[in-house]
Amino acid sequence: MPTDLRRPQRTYTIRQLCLEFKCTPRALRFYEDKGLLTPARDGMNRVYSYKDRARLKLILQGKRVGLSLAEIGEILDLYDLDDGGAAQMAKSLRKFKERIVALESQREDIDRAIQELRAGCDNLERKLIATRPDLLPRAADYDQMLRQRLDGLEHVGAK
Amino acid sequence: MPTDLRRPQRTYTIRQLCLEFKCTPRALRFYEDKGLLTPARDGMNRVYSYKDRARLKLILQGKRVGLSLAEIGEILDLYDLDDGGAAQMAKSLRKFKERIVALESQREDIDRAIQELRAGCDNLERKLIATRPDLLPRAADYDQMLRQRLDGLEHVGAK
DNA sequence: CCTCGTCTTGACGTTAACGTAAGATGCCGC
DNA sequence: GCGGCATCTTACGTTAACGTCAAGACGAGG
Repeated sequence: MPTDLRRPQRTYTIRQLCLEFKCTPRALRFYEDKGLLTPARDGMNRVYSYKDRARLKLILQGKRVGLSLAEIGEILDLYDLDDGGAAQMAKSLRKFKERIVALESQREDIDRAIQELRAGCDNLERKLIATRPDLLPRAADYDQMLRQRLDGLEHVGAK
Repeated sequence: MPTDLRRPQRTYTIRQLCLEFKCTPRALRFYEDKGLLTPARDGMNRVYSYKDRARLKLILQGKRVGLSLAEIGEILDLYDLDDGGAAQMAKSLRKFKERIVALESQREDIDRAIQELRAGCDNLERKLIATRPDLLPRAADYDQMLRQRLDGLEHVGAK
């Protein structure tokens, strides 16, 4: 049986966690500065426990859904108070719902902006067709644009 | 006939434009610093022409759809080259379409985040129902939240 | 002993779009 | 001549989440 890298007794160096979660040492130290992580020490060196790893995971999840580090910190703090987890869960629930409301509002803003832009595009296209149809972007150019955009991202899967 | 505040010969003080478009003098000076506006002067004082007003309008429209001042500047510069407006329109069109693509991608991110959050909420609610149903937010609390949120926004229509 | 690689702690830099004084000028009416 | 108001320039402050050095400590290997 191979060593289970995630068994609860395991510890991690800063680099190991960074590799696993694709972040930088600087980021982890930053989270520590902000009180979101408090790894043990071996001499000078940070030693992350399985619990630290779990907290980091939550931090990154929170970031993905757009929570600020401050908000994530509030939630995490409640894990430590820990009245069995209930208060923490209740607060997380509130935070989550607030975030959903905020995100939905953001989405409306975006939809409005897209509509404005579409209207602007229609206008411009009409005018260009009338005066300089040669300047209109063609489908081929658009494909090119998309390809370039994709090349810019994710060189991971490109080997 | 009342004076038409928008007739092309009119000029504007900084404050007049700020009142009309609900922005601050600091913002207009900032745009000027960035080369987006170049009002005339009467002694020390800025004098905005009808054209300046039109540019400002475009700047604010651009901001609403999430363009950066730098991008807005690129578009505005082309108004000055002015090969009849065609090149400018073509570039604006490109910028607009790029922005639409970016916004649509952003919206997908938001939708994903909302899904994650909804899943998290479901989880938390299930657990709370099982252990501490008294901590569950009730509909009344949610209404309260919404009302507070709305009070915070838009005191405009409230007279 | 020297070098390599990984780790550490500072501490300043970055980005965007202004906000916020501080201190000076200038015009208006009284 | 003076208070009051609008305007001006200059320049540092703000926010978030790190990035980017710099300089030093430590063990392993040759």
